[in-house]
Formats: sequence, C-alpha cells, structure tokens
Amino acid sequence: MVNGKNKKIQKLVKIPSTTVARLPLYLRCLKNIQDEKTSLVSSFELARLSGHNAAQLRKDLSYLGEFGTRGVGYEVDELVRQISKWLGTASVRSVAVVGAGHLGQALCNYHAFINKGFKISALYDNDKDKVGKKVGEIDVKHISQLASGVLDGPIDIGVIAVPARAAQDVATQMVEAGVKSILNFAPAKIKVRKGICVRNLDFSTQLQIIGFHLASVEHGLTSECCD
Amino acid sequence: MVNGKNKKIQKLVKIPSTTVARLPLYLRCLKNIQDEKTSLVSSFELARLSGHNAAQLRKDLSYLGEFGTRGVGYEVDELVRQISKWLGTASVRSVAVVGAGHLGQALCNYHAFINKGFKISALYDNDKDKVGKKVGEIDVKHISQLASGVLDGPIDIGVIAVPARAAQDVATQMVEAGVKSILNFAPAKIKVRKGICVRNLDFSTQLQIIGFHLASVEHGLTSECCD
DNA sequence: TTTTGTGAAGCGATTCACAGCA
DNA sequence: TGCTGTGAATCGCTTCACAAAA
Repeated sequence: MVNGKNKKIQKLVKIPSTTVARLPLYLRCLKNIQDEKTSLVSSFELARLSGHNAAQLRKDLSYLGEFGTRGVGYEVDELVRQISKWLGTASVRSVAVVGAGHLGQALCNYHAFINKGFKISALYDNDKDKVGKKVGEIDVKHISQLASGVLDGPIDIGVIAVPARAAQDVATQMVEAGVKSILNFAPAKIKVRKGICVRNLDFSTQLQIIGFHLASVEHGLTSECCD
Repeated sequence: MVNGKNKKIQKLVKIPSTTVARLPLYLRCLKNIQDEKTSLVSSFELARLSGHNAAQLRKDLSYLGEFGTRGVGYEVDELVRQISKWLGTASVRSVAVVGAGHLGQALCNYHAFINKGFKISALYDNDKDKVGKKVGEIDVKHISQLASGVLDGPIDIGVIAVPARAAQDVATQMVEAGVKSILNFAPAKIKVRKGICVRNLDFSTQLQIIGFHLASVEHGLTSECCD
C-alpha cells in the first residue's frame, strides 16, 4: 500500500505455524486430484476436500506466493510443485529411528514415507538381541553406533521411539551426532539446545484429549468435537 | 464482578482447545512430582517442568476451578485428581483398534495406556491369516465382527491403523457400531456424522512439518523451531 | 511477603468483504 | 462474470500486571 516493495516484504513475513501444519494436508488432497485428470482446482473445491474454508486456503497459499489465476483457479500441478518446494521436498530427508520395538518397526515398514521425501536410513536399539537383525530392509544397529552412523551422510530427522525414561538420553546423543530435528514419540519432555526442532507425538496424550471431549459430551457441557 | 454467579458462569465457558491439549502434559509432570515426595507445587515450578509460562498455567487451571492456595501453591495430589477428572479418567475408556499391522501391534503392546485410563479391548483386521492369532493379550478378530464386538460393552474410542484407502470404510463401520470417537492414523480425511470426535495423527504429516522447518533454516529464512 | 486468580492489553490467526484481474 | 489476493474486522489465545488472599 505504501510502496512497491510490499510484496517482497510479505514473502519474508513468518508463515503462521497453523498454515504450515495445513500444507501437508493440501498437498495430499492435490495429489488425490492429480490421480484423476483434473488440472484446475478452485479454492472452494480444494477447501471442501481438505475440510477448511476457501478464504483460509487462499490466505495460506498467499503466504507462499501468487499461484492462482483470477477468475479461473489454481493449476494443480503447479500448486503441488510449489507446496512441495516449501515443505523442503527438493532433497530426500534422511531419517534415523532409535528404538526397534513395535513402533520403530512400524515406522521402518511404512514404505509410503519415500513418496513424501523421507528415507529411513538407520534403526538403532540398545538390545543386543535385536542388533544385527533386519527390520524390513533396514539393519538394526547398536545405539552406540549412532554417532558414527552419521558418517554415512547427515541425518536430518531423528525419531525417538523408546520408553520415556530413555528419551532424554537418546535425544542428547542424537544432537551430539548432528541430528537437526527430532520427532519424539515418548511421553517425556526433552530438552535440546536452541535451534533443534522438536515435535512431540505421544499416543497417550492424544487419547487423553479425546477422553476430555468424551467426558464433556457425557456431562452435557458441550456437543463440540476435536480439531 | 457484577454478581456472585460469575464463578458458575466461568465454569460453563468453553475451555480452549489449546488448554485441553496441555492438560495431559501437566498431568504427566504432576505424576513425576508425585513419585518424588513433594506435596506442593507452585505455578512457576510446574510451568518450568512442562515448558510453559506460569501465567498460562494458572489461566489454564482457572478454567477448571480454583485449586490453589494464594501465597502457597497447588497441592499436587489434589491437582492430579482434578485434572484427571476433567480428562474423564473416572471410568476406564474402552479402545478398539482396527488394523493389526505393525502400528496396531505397537498400540496393543503399549501397556502404559492402562495407567492413563485406556484399555485396548479389541483388535480387528480383514486379513484371514491374522484373525485368530494373538497380539500381546489381545485376540485378532475379523473386521466383520466389529459391530457385534460392541455387544461385549460399548467402545469409547476407535483407532484407525489401516491404509488410507480403507480408512473411510473403517470409520463408517466404527460409527455404525456405536463408536463415539476416532483416532485416525491413516493419511486420509474421514467424514463422519456430527457429534463423533475425530483426531488425525498421520506420521507423514508430522515429518513434512519438520521438513518445512528444516528447509526454512537451510534457506536462512528463520532460526525458529516447531511447537 | 508470597503466590494465586483474573481483568485487560497484546498478539496472532481466521473470517469477511471486496478490489483487482482474467 | 467469476475467482483470486488481500486489507480490515473479528475472534480467541497468550501474556501482563496487579488485586486478593493466606
């Protein structure tokens, strides 16, 4: 409004974390659309498919740039390209999982990750009986090899799939080994140095949130639901 | 402020979903405190342990009631009781898992659920080879038995641990069988009738969010991190 | 004095409503 | 005309700052 530089400034503005969290969802819907042979999509249609409203979708996309054509809509392929770019899908991310229990095995056997740009490149455990065995295509190595495992190439994401009591210790070792970000499944708050991105994803917590909503409904306090 | 009914009114006010999401975390920290023999905790201490600020913690707790003593702090046991109550832990919640793959097995073998008030009471799959086998203590039943399985007692929470293409179908069957809420691990948007609480928890989405932050840092756009 | 509980201010996300453009 | 892109309004959560209470 003041001058022509506003668009540049806009691009440097922090993208709301809520928007970031929706991007993977939009991308998923767009890929479903690609499988059919539609090449154009309106904000209304994509909003409907992803379960949001059209204004929000347009605002979200506007943080990334101007990809649509007024009066027409968005080109599906272009939008897929752009969102993928922002999600950092240019390179395949290397993931190391620590904890070869059922959850660790579930992750290693989930082959859809590779389509989304993630490759599980190593699996570690401290159980001597598991070390040396294979889970899917992946050798189970001893946790002590985590540091040297990074020599095979940098690890972008470390996944903590161990019991809570071991979580902090594993996190510390991951950071020392050069892991840049952590997905933590253990029900424990882990502390790492600033600059390491940590996301927590504890199943119990999720069930407890649902439990709250069930209790609310039972007590007649609300009929509302989860996010 | 206007009259004495305000406290009652306060209790009827909707509790922010962000607050609800923090309650399980507070509870976890409090239980850790209980294991030591501290019986009192201040908002500052609990905030530090849970990684939030004291004002937010007090505001969160104030939605549930007035449990603290000014100048003193909160009694740990009392706070545990109150938060548990709001999370609906009065009764044990019955959980049915559909999908006996690695993830379904991981869930069934996670014995800590019972301490948090959740009991996995059934596991279903459509694979004839899996039906009849045991996962931990739990018999694998055929998905077609979901409806009649509810006769053994109501199912509070249905967990979807099947591939995306089957997710909507499973969700529909769950709702027909009387399941009241759903935790969905499949990367698919599922539609259910109003009043059924659905939470989505797709691993790929979580990795993609981390991917965004990694890309941001790599491009020097930010040094900020995830939630 | 210490720490809670809470109005009020601040801030960020959502939604509205329409100008801008094909 | 139809749909995007976006200021402005609104909504809701977080944080501040202090009165109330032990």
